[in-house]
Amino acid sequence: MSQSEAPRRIPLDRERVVRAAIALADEGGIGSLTMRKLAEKFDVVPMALYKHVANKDELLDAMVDVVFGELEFPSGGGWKTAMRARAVSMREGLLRHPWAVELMEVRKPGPANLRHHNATMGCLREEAGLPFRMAIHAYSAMDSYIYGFALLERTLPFETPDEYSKAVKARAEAIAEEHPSPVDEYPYLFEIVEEFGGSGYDYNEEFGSGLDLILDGIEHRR
Amino acid sequence: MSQSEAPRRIPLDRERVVRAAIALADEGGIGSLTMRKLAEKFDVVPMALYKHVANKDELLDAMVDVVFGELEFPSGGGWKTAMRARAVSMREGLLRHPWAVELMEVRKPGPANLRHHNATMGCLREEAGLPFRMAIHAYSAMDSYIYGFALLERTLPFETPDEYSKAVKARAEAIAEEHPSPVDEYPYLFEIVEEFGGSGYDYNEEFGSGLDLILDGIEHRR
DNA sequence: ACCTGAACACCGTTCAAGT
DNA sequence: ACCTGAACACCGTTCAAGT
Repeated sequence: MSQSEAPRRIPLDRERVVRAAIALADEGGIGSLTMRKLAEKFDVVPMALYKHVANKDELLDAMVDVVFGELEFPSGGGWKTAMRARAVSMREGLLRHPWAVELMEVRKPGPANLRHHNATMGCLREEAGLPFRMAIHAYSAMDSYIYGFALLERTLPFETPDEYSKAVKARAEAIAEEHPSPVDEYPYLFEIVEEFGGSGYDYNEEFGSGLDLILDGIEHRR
Repeated sequence: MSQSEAPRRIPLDRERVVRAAIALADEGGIGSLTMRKLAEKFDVVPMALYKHVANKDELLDAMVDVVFGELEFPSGGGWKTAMRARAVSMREGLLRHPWAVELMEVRKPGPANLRHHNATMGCLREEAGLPFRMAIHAYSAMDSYIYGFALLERTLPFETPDEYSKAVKARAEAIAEEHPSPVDEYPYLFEIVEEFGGSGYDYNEEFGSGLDLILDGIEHRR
């Protein structure tokens, strides 16, 4: 029966703070990540966090580097297979952490970030055997596509083809309410409503389609 | 000598409010756009703005639709030329309004947005003669690329190849300070430093290169 | 019809103080 | 060594009031 029966808190440390911040942003979006709410998660006053991260900016840097650490390096099976796997892993990571899309390449790069970019560039230079300029073009095209796809995908508040089809119809109705004759005004948008309102839309297939377009293009120019 | 010599303010209206908000965001980033600072621009108390926009969210909707209104529709010269011109115009718009990149496809779509998407889809269906599914694939690949490129381009705080080369060297030195032997650890990143530290890096050319990769791929699959 | 003023419930972060 | 409490300079937005 020691005197420490009282609910003792596990002391905070940097890693727990960063992980909790990621969980908060994953759940409620980056807007819901505030130092005050993060402190609440640990039943602690906001200022307690500042012993472990210098400020919110540094916290964001650390969060982004954790996401980079979750991404697969390109490796094995030839450059095309390897780059494809990297792209798929990146999209999945950005889907798990939608708040990260705009931050990945903005924050001060951490070690996982540097390792990832170095490994990817290495794959293009060595495995694919691309000359330097061509490797840069390939890298730029792929990452633009991946980040852009993630950016667009993130805006859509549904994950399955079925949810998609419902949302498309709802949006069409919302437009119809504000416009006198929407089908005549925007015929090609309403074609989309008709086509996808029933069957829905498969994001995985869409991502793969554009990815193969780019990978084939790179191979073709090699 | 009427009694109205006193500095009379032009009364606010919605358009002036939206334009001033865009100017503020263009200059200082979206973070510097606050209702309070916007009100200051008009020498008015913050609450005066709320007669013209319902709230900040609706202001953002309106700002995004102004940007959509600045973008060229695809038109003339065959689908490939038209789609290329649209892409270039979009990148330029997103470069003028970097804060818009993450908002373009998130906010409630306004009339300029609907017109733009309808015209682009129309170009792919009619001028390019693509079947529906292929038009969707083409649209998705192009917009993902354009938004992603704009997202990545925006993170780099310099605009000319020369500024780029200086920034690359500065970043390399920052990394070198924190890592014991960075050239061995990240050889492919340091290849980039060497290659671009001198000559610099041309963003316009890079954008065009990836764009042509995708346009050629679409043509090839048609 | 349009603008004001005070107030409320939030932010990140400082500083000095507690244990 | 780690956490607290009070305070400061900010937010968006409400409500009731002024002209």
